[in-house]
Parts: sequence; C-alpha cells; structure tokens
Amino acid sequence: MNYELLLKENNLKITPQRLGILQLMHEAGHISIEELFASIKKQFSSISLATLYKNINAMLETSLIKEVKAPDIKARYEISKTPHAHLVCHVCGEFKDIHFDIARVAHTIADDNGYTIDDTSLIVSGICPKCQ
Amino acid sequence: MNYELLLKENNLKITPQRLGILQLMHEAGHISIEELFASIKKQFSSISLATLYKNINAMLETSLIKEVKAPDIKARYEISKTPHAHLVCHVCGEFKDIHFDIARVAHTIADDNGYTIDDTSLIVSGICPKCQ
DNA sequence: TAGTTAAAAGATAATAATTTTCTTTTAAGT
DNA sequence: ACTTAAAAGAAAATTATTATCTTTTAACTA
Repeated sequence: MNYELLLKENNLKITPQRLGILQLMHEAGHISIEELFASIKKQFSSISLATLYKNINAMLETSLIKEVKAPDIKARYEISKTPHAHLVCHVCGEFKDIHFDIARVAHTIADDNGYTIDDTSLIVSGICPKCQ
Repeated sequence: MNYELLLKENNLKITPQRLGILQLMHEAGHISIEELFASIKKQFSSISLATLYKNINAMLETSLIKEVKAPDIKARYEISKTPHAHLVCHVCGEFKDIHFDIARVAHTIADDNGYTIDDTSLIVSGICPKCQ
C-alpha cells in the first residue's frame, strides 16, 4: 500500500509520523487512539498525543480514514476502503470486517429521501463464539 | 407509552427524573445529552448532570435505550424499538428514522460467524436536500 | 541546492465530557 | 409507618479532546 500517494491524493503533507500512523492502521485493520499512541511511540518516542489527534482529524476530514464506533467499545479508525460492515464482540472486543455490500441498501435509503451519501456504517454488535 | 412499565420490566426503580427523561426521549425520538439536560432542567431545576449520565448508563445497560452515533454529530439516545436504520445530515444535524428491516441482514452476518446479536446499527450519513 | 514559507510537530495549558465519591433523599417492600 | 438499598444531588476527580505557542520540517521556487 502506497501511503505517500494516499496522503498526496488528499492534499496532506507527507510526514514520517503520518506514514507511521497509516502503516499501523493498515496492519491493525482498525485501531483505537490508545493503541495507536502506544504503538507509534515505539517509532517516534517523542510524538505528542496532540499530533496524533490532529492527524486523525485531518485524515477524517478528507475521508482518507474512517471512524467506526460500536457500543461499549472505544472508537476505532481504519483506512477507507470499499464500504463494508463490521461485526464486533462487546465482550472481548474482537472487530471483524464483513464483506457485505452495504452500498446498495444505503443508496436506496438515501435516494428515497433526496440525500447525498457521505458515509455508511453497518455495525452488528454481539458476543463472539469464544465468549459465549 | 407506559414508562413505568418499561422501567419495571428492566428492574430499574421508578423515579420522577427517569420518567421525565423517558418522556423527553420519546417526544424527541432521539436526543443528545446536552438537549436532554437543557429540557429536563425545566421540570427538575436542580437535577444534576451526574444523575442524567448515571440514568443514561443504567438504561443503556439494560438496553431500555440505545445510543446512536454518527460522524460529526454528538451521540443521541432513543428508546429501543424494532431495529431500524438512521439517516443523518451532517450539515444541519437532521436525524431520520428509516423503516428498513436491518434484522435480516444482521442475522445473516451474525449466524455465519457464530455470533449472538445484541445490537445492530445502520447509519447512512450525508447531506439532506435542504443543505445541498 | 539553498532559501522561503506555510504547515506540521511537540510541549503545555485549557476546555469539555464523563465518572467517582460522598451525603442526603426517596422508592419499594416489609 | 419502618427499613433498606438504590437514586439524587453536589462537588471533586478523571479522562478525552482541543487550543495555543514555539520550534521544526516538508514542499516549492529561484
């Protein structure tokens, strides 16, 4: 995955910190601020939490990344890809991408109401087999 | 709507504050903490914000109410009803219930993965006709 | 390739949101 | 009415997020 291109396409300056954030986000699939901060500090020991928040916000604004929030679970961030659903265990926190095409459904809903879609989120939250 | 029964069914004590919260939530359809606090103070001028949070959390735990969070918009709370989608304008904040049956889709996803469902949320976020 | 500039990083302080603690009050069951 | 556990209210504490300011750096240009 070409993170430099991703940033460039979104008119964001390429910085080592941003590349590190995107790399970690990509490896994890989806990651919370806490986890991200703990991991990124291994590469940039003096990185500021403020920097992390500012970058997350900048990348959210351009939709380069996406926030996913499920009940009982801290928000997680992921690099935007084709819309998909999330299955979340609220006991152990397991977070799974589900390749279900939510775009069709979303378009039907939005069109019926004259809306333009910017984001669609389908989150199924429950208990995974291990936690039952 | 019988709020006393709702509370009783969920083993929560019936208090005037809780009845007020449920009433406002029902009238609004979905409401943020801020709005709720502003409104509930008209009835209970000395109600504490801590009380509001504690009650929201208690009612969330029993699933008597549900939290709905869309990008750029503060979390909103609603009395749990049959699962439905939400359409949100992130410009003016308009929040619309959509009577689309998301349960079927959710069950398919959950069953395929051995999950038990506790909650399903489909949020389509975009720009409403007025804000375009 | 150095020079310029606007943006980003980092440090810290400030603000906002949420939770905790403690005391007083009250709902609900004898 | 009496008892008890839970809820309310007030205030403080904690946590999350944002803002401010100075220093550093990416990106562009001469």
